Amino acid sequence: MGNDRPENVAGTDRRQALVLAAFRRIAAVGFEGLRTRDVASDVGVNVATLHYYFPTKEALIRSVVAQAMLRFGATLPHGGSAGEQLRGHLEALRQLLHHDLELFAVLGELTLRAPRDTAIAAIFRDIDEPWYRQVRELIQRGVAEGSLSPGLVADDMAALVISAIKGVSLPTVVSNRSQRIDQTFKQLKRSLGLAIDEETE
Amino acid sequence: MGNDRPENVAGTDRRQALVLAAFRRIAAVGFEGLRTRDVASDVGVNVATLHYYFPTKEALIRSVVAQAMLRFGATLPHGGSAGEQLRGHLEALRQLLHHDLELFAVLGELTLRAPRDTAIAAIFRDIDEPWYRQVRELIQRGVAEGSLSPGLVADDMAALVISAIKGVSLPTVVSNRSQRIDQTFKQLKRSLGLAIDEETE
Amino acid sequence: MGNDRPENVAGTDRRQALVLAAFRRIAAVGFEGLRTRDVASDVGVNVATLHYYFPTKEALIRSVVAQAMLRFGATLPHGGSAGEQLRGHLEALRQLLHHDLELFAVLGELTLRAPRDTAIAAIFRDIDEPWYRQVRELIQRGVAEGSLSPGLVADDMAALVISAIKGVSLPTVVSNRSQRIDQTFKQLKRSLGLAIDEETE
Amino acid sequence: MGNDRPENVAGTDRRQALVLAAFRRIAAVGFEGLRTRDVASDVGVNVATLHYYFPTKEALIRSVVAQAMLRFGATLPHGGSAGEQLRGHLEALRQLLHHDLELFAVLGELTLRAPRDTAIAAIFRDIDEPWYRQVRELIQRGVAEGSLSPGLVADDMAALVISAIKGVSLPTVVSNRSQRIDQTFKQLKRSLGLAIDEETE
DNA sequence: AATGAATGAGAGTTCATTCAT
DNA sequence: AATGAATGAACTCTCATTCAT
Repeated sequence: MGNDRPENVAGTDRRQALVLAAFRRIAAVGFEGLRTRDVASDVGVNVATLHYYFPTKEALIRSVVAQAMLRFGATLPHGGSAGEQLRGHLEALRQLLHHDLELFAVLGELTLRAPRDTAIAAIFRDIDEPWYRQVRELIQRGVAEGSLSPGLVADDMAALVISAIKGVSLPTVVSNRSQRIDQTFKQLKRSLGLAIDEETE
Repeated sequence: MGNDRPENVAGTDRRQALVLAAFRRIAAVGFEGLRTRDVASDVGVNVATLHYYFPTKEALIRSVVAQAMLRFGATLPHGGSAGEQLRGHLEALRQLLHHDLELFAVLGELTLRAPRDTAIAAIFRDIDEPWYRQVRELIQRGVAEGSLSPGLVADDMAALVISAIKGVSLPTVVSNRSQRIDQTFKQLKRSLGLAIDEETE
Repeated sequence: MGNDRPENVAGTDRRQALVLAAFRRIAAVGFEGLRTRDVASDVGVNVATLHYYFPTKEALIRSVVAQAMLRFGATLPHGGSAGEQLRGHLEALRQLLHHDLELFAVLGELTLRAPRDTAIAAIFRDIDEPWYRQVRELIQRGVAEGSLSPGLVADDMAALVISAIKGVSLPTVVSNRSQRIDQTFKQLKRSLGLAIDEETE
Repeated sequence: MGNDRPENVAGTDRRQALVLAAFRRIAAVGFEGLRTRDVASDVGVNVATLHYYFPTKEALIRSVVAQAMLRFGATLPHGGSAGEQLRGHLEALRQLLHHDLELFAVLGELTLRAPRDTAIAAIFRDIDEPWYRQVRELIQRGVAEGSLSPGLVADDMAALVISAIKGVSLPTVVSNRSQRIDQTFKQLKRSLGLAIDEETE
């Protein structure tokens, strides 16, 4: 038919669309409520087509995981002084928490699934420990540089920072979620000795 | 007939056994993997027997929720000076985190389910906000009493405390979970100005 | 306990109560919706108690059948001239149709069940054929006696009478069921040559 | 691809086959005994396939109802003088009663179900009243035209005709069902003043 | 590349029936 | 005579997956 419709040109597009749809479904209804048929119909294709791109549901999920990790990894600090890096990292996360609710819903689902899914566990292992180490090192350097409060115990502080970030990222039923996020980050910065600027969403 | 327990004790026991089995299954495999047949066979009864006690799977889950909330509620502070209460609360949670892994696995599942289950959401609403207020008030009083660091911003610090606790309570794949818990609590106490004793599990 | 409550004195009462409850349930929800638990709870006893009186559900149903046939059999003609007997029979049925809706609901259910339930089929065989013969004979005698229209073909007329009675006895969704019953009987009498009096319910 | 039937014909066939199988099952074992697995296996497919075509058992039943009504509706009179129409209608029904036992078994089941199934009740309401009115009008016109007995009370006679037809259409355990059908129709025609020809099945 | 049709395995739930007490 | 507790068998319905086209 002289078909040159863009969505058919690249199978990659369709693949990507399916991953995105699955991502959104998981954010909305969790793994518990994830149905391949729904994902397919969100994209406007048949379930069989979904299985053409992803042999199994698990394969689809793995792609979703990869995507989530990619989005999350972008907030990791790089460049600048230790204090600046830490501030940048926290700020990036705070922004993400305000604007990408779906990402954290998915990350939450993945976190709970990790203990029973070795593939996800492996990914988390690759994220969690480096994240902790990086934060700890930034704190150490920041203290040494004088850009953070003197006397901070880097090990403990890093653990607190990461715990707190994980904690605020959980879905919550209280109405003032945004406020709690800002409070938590404000206090984290205060505890670290970082200047607290007027924060905006 | 020398039995001095009334006949409904058996029924109560079985009910309780089913709730406990469901609790453990949820902790192990999440809501996603919860099967009534498994719960029943864990207790050594037929599925139909489960339905004799709980008309629906949801009814069983509700009982599990109630149980989880009961266990968690027991850690809420009461009695003593503000500083002591806060320390007691944190210590109770720390102990629980070390010893009742299952409870937090279930609470995690419930947290993720809350946005799509109004019944669970209602329960969380009744827990979350009071918890925050209580912690905030304890901090305010503790600062006024002089048992906590002067200059703490109670609102923000309360938000941080709660976020951090939620964060450490999430299941984790890293091997040094115990250590992270202790680090987080140590730092929390330090930030609050509470004395840090030698902590043991 | 010096128990002398009448309902416990005679198991017959309880049996009877169960049969009646089953009867009503069948009238209301058909065999399709008949549940032993409902019948038992209508009478205020445990299902196990029902099974004490009736070993199986089928046994209970058979008792219901017997009861229904008893009620129906009471309308069969006896005594008087042929014309009077026929009129009496029709009038008894007409009255019953107006006042004992439940009976005909149950008879309808039984009629449909008969082809696949030999026990019920046997009972119907014992009712149907004699009924037909009796009506036919009454018509023959009535014509001979001059109390019915001359020239009636007794075989055919008997078949019509019985068909018509069965037909009106079926449950109907039209609002004017009562009217249809009276019309049918009026026409039946007219066709038979019986006087039509002012009929009342 | 040389296939000149569009691809959905297969689907339509299977749908139709399922409806027919359900129709037969209901005729044989009633709603009480209707099992989706049986219907599916009658057609030689998996139960899941049945659910592919009919989301629920009720949806399947509704299709059966529609089919039954279609078959029945085909007997309604149309064309010719009043007397001829009436005779044609009666004759069509008589033939159907002799040859389509299943249809009347299903109609019987539906009749009993109507009081507790609003969807079926609605359909019957649309059939019953028009049927009565049409028969009554034919009788009126027939009397006026002189093709029926003078002096017939159209209201009552119509009620009798319909009752009698419903009555003979019920399943019966007597061996001489065919005979009773013919007798009933013969007498109906006689009462109406229609000529009685030699009737054959 | 895409689909309609089909399926096996299993899910939650129901129900007549049994049994110890 | 009566019951609470328990069960096996069966039911409708769901879902990831397959396959011919």
